[in-house]
Amino acid sequence: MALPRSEEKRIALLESAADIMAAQGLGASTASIARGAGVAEGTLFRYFATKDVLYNALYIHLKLDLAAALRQHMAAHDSVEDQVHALWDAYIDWGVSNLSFFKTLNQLVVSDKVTDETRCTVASQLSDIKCVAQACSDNNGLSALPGGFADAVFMALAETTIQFVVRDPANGQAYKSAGFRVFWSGSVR
Amino acid sequence: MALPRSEEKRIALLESAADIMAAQGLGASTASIARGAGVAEGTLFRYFATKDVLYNALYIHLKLDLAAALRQHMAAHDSVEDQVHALWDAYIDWGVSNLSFFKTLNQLVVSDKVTDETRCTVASQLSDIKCVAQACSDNNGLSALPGGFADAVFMALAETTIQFVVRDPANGQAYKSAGFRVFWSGSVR
DNA sequence: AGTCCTGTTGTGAGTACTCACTCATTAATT
DNA sequence: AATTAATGAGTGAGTACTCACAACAGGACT
Repeated sequence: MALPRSEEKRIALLESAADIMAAQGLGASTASIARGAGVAEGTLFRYFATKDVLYNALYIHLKLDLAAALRQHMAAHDSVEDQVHALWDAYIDWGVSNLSFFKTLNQLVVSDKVTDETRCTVASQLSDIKCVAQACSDNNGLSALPGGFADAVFMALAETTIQFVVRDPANGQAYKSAGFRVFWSGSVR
Repeated sequence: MALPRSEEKRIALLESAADIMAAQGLGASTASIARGAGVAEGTLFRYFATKDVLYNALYIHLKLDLAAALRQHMAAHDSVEDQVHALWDAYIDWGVSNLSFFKTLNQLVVSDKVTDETRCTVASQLSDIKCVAQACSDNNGLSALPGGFADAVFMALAETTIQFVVRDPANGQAYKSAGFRVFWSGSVR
């Protein structure tokens, strides 16, 4: 072996993809993604055999980045409410300060380019966070509903909240606590 | 004048566009949309000069269809809560029974293909419905927040609820009322 | 009625362009 | 020198959009 394939370039490509897809949608061209990463278009295809492979790698990269941010703020709390609230704040903060990651991730989540296999792989690596979500679900009125509804409501409210915090940062804290109140006092029975 | 340009074909094109875009995204080809409407590709461009014109016409068509559905269920109610609840149910029902309309509309709403002018035009035709939304906003804890947050929360929750009702119709009613409870008891102070 | 005339709609092969992806060549490292 | 990474013009498929022509519906005149 002569040259090692550089992890740096891989990451530069992923972050360029996130930035450009946030602005132009998932249809952003591979040419512009490569240019944004400062490499030739052919190089992109050395790291990701097809664009679909890139989509899936990007989904994993973004989810793990989010998970790392959440874990930093998952100290033990007295009540379930405090714990979920900490998760909420961490999630909103991540979205606001990594806006293009957040936007692109939201597009990938609803895209059929990301395979079920990829989703499963990621989910299994996030089991510790799912744990907290489960504790929350078990303690509120949504637990009676088939799986995932509480999660989905959490995500939907967070997405909306992040949009408003970004659009009007002066009221950021107000949106953040209002959003959490809707989720919490709305779902606790 | 010889042949009147048929309103039927215009509508067939719009509905075909909604169906195909719901499945394939806004990038669906004009060729497939025309085929779905049973006309030649050139015909599409007689009715809509460019694809962007089609996007805007489709946005208007879908919004007005939704508004018509909502108006049918806007009888006067005793309390603001009942009124908003009726609006909620009507919205969920429309989304569930016009799923491709709903999906495509959600894509158009966040797309930059739809001009601000189009959005304004539609908004002015929906002033009566906005009225109820306003009454709701004035009566709950979100009214203190800068405009649109309560609306956005309503829409986000409705979108999530519709997804779950469609995925698991047996529990449809449960999702529907749980979703409303999150919105209402979460936002009333 | 029948037949031309006129103006409009409907058509689909054709055009210019963009895209994801390839591959012969060059650059870099051991 | 040997081996592999990096490059970017090139390829074929697919895109939105065009245009010369065919199909058609009236009105006017035998």
